[in-house]
Amino acid sequence: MKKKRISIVDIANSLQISKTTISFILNGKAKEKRISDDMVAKVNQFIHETGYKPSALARSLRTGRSKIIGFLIEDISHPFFSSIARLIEDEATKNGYKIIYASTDNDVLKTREIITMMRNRQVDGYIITPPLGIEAEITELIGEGIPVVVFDRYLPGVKTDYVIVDNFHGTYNATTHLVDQGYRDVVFVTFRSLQMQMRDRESGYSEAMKERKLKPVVLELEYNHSRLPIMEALTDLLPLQTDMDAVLFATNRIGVCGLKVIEHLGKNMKDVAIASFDDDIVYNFHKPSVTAVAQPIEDIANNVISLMINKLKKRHQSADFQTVILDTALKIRDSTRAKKQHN
Amino acid sequence: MKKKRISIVDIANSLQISKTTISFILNGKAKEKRISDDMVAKVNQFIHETGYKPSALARSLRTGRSKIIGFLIEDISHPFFSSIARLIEDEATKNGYKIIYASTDNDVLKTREIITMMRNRQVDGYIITPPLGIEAEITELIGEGIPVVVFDRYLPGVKTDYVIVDNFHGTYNATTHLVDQGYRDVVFVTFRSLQMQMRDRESGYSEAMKERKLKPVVLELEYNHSRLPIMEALTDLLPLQTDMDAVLFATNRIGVCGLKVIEHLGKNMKDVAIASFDDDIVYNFHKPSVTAVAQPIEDIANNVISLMINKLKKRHQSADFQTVILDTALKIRDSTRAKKQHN
DNA sequence: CTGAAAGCGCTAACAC
DNA sequence: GTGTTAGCGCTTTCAG
Repeated sequence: MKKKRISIVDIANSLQISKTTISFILNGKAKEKRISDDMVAKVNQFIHETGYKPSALARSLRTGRSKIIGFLIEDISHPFFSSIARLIEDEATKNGYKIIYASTDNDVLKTREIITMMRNRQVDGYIITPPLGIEAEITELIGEGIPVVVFDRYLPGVKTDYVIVDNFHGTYNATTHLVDQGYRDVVFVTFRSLQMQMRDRESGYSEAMKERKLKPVVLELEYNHSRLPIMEALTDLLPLQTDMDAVLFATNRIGVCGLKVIEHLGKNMKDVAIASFDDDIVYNFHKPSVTAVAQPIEDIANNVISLMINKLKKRHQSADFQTVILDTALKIRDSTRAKKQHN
Repeated sequence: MKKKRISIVDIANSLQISKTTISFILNGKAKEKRISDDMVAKVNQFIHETGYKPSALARSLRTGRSKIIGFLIEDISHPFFSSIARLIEDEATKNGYKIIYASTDNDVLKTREIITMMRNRQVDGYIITPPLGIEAEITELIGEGIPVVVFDRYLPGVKTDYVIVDNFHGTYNATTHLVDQGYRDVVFVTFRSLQMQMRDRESGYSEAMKERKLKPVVLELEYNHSRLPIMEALTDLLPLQTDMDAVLFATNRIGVCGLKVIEHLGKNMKDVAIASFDDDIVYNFHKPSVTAVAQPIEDIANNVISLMINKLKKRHQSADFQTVILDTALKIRDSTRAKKQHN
């Protein structure tokens, strides 16, 4: 039952012509190679009738280009990344590319393996949120002229194209806002991480606090991509912050867990103001709605993919890299209303 | 700078042996082919030193297997699908497979194109939420012995492996629950769709209503994957349902939009009970929290991927197909408290 | 204008 | 035990 896939040779035989000619026609080089219109018509007709499609695999082997983009992100199930996945996919498809994704969990070993696998598949370009420690591999890719676009975070010392947001001013503004609303003991809750985006968020918070002569208090959780461990950690740590009158979460993953925990902890937390980096639909629906630093997801995706497509198009890699830094937007909601004054 | 990729021939030359031997060692056929341990050691050492990795591309061309699974879903940015994407990815990776995803938007033409592209890339198996009208293509794939696992919905007349949930009883139970709580004018809000999962949800609702001698009222929206159009449609339609005392949303996408709209519409909607198919984290956080029919995401993913891996492993496709129907769970929350009796 | 042929890197039947 | 060799299906240089 398995009808053999029809190949370019079959066409050549059936039509009694050379496969070279067919290949030229297939690749739109008909007039460049000055092939007769009759021939072109005949071949096209045959292709149409038989439903012949060239094997992308064989083509890739020959040309060294796979028309596949590797998308390496922390976790595809995270809405931030899956939203970007969708936007990137659409644009890639328009340009004839497909996407292979892989979740890294910010694990260097895993990421290294993924890159190796993708290189074996001749992936044409890499869009990646790199974990720390992967600098060498990234540099190597770039050194070999393979297009790489890094986003979400910055890799100090690695020259490549970047699309990031201004994390520092994101938390800086959020913190300033909290202080302006009358809060003094603002606690910053984050993952223990050396990733630049996390460090910048922390710096933004700390700077803002110091400028206002307030003492920064940072709570660090172990990174974990599922909710339960985060909630447990928060349940342990938050009650210890007896003076806290406001909390700023470094990511929406932590923040959403934090909301639940604060709700469970009950009355002591009633008047704690809440803000979070990374907007989330939950923040909209929570009562009170939660103030958040929103990342411009579409802008990020558009910049990432257009940078990538551009690099893919030009055959010779230019040595100048672009860094795109996008602004965040502080969405002020009910959770950071001006502090009630107690006597 | 571009150091040429080292190939199996290079090794053969360097070591003055045949590439066959290397290939055998590479593919773990060393003892089967009774290759001397010395040889094996020498080759492994060389491979290790040079960091040689076989080209997956060339291998695929030769073997006809790409070790890639195609994942065709409605929309990767939808949490339901991206969660499954993650679970499937992990299991696929363990078995040496990678995933290429593509969003279909339930569009037949688009899906057809995607399948064609993937076939040209020799994708080994397809995991797919098929749009209506794609039956022929699916049947063709199966006819050629290519593993296909369909999930989320059922394709009448197509014999293949399925992983679906019991949509009918999901809405049936939710509706019954609403009626038991004292609601009479339960309105069902859905997308206009002939997809089986949507029809089953509607049937479950209608049946439950009829059994209780109540009149089913179904509101159909045009399918759309972004929120704004859905909210606009709801803003137009919901106020017309003057008798409505409860609403059951057919998907969480509609439901989440519905919550916002109901909130905006304000006081008239105050006492309307709300339930939704597809649980969503927002439902947890909304005040009141929203009753939902939860799909067992992990179960779905596990069944899908293990079905796929099994089919991929056995060389000859057996003709018997499995259908896995999973139960949903009704999460009863505050939005469906017993109806207050007015005089 | 069209064709012959080399080769991308690998696998596996067949030889020795 | 190990080597020879014929492809997998396509692109592209070089001839004519």
